[in-house]
Amino acid sequence: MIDQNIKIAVDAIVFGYEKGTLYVLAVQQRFGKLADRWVLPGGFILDDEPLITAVERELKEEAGITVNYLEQLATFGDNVKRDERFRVISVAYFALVNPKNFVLKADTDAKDAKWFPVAQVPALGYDHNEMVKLAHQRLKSKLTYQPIGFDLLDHEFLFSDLENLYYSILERDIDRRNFRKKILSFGIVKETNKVVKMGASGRPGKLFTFDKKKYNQLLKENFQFDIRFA
Amino acid sequence: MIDQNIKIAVDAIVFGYEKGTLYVLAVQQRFGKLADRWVLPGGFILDDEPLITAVERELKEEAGITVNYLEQLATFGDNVKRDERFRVISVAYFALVNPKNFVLKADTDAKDAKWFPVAQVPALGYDHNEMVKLAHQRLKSKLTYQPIGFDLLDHEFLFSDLENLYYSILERDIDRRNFRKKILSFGIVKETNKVVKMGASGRPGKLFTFDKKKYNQLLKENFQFDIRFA
DNA sequence: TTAAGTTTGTGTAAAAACAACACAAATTTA
DNA sequence: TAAATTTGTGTTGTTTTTACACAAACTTAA
Repeated sequence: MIDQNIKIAVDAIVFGYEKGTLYVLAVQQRFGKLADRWVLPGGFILDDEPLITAVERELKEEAGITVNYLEQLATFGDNVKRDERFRVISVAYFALVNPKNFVLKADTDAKDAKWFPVAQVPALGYDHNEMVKLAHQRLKSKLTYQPIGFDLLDHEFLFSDLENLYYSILERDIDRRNFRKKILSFGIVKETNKVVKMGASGRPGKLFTFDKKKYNQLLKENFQFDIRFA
Repeated sequence: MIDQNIKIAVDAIVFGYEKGTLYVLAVQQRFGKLADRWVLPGGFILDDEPLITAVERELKEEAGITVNYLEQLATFGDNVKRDERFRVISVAYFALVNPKNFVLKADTDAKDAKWFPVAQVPALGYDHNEMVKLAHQRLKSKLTYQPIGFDLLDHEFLFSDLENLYYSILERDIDRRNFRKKILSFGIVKETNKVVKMGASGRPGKLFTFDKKKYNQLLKENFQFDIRFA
């Protein structure tokens, strides 16, 4: 008979983007040994609950959000001393959301929920900084071979928004003309006929949308999204 | 207090390659409800044992092998009915080995251990066919952006071995000249001065080795291994 | 009202990478 | 000694990538 004294948790690394800054969601713990410490949203799973459902539930409970994109990242569990009573193994999920869509509200277990710029994430509890690091790398690499940037933007966006997103997350210079040409060549970004005056001055720009249907269609024909520049 | 009735296991998808065929390692269960069924090597982890150590231990115990490459693949756990007494969540690992280096020997828990050609893997227990499928995809994609093919070959190999490996695993035609040019251009494959007569007839070929030290060095300088062809 | 500032929108040319392609050299086998 | 097999090697046309600058549409300040 197997005698394990281990519990399973899930944690989510939720990224949000706004005006050139990438944010990570953290919640402040209300109870337990780490009360007041900031940690990633997450918690123990229920016996009959799929892992991803547990993540969605925790995000709803602890921060009041529903994400745009969610995928499994990796499982962490060698950090044996997370809890004194038992070992905790946590399955980390990678998520994207447009922060504008929600007002964060800490519910059940969390005292507070807050966006931290990735560059200024405080020392989190457990091995959560490690998770953030891995998720950040995943975001950067995924941005180049999957059109996930759109999940961080408004439904309708200016080309410069997309460009700035790549620019700021990848921390690389981008040639505006080449970038635009490349993205448009894929045919998965459609121009609306709405024109909007950006923040303040400057020429108004057209709004664009990501055509997910077209993208899924292209995928079947072996299309490979790929953005790499010098 | 958390009351979970879940156990954690690890499973390994071990690939081996020989003469144009890709194999997966499976073991035949000796005990339990699934006695005689073929499954992936794996088992429950110990309370104080890191996940990867558990995988290495199980591979040693159930098949008598030590792999060349090992990385976490994904965690499976929504298949709630794996065992009647409790839910099992399994962390799957992806591994590569050169089958020539070992004689498989089933030890403790396994009745037998055997290589199955990926194209002819039988119906395995649990959700293990799903794991094999995911691992197979991972292998194919990883082959194009990481020099892991070498972990499936002998230390010294003919250029045609490498070429056939790519050819057979990716199931695509390869232009020998372009392939060779590309691989050599990276500078991570070194020519030895040994010449060897291949199987039977034909001109003898030079042996090559993968220069891991050089590769690690290049990685620091932002080198990106990348093999893609029409 | 006009000049300065800001942001969007657009094309071309040079360089690099990729794709397509064939035959001679060294060996074994018939 | 002729046929079969496998290794080894270069060139050319095509495609992709990179580098690069200025006019148009608007706002703001003088």
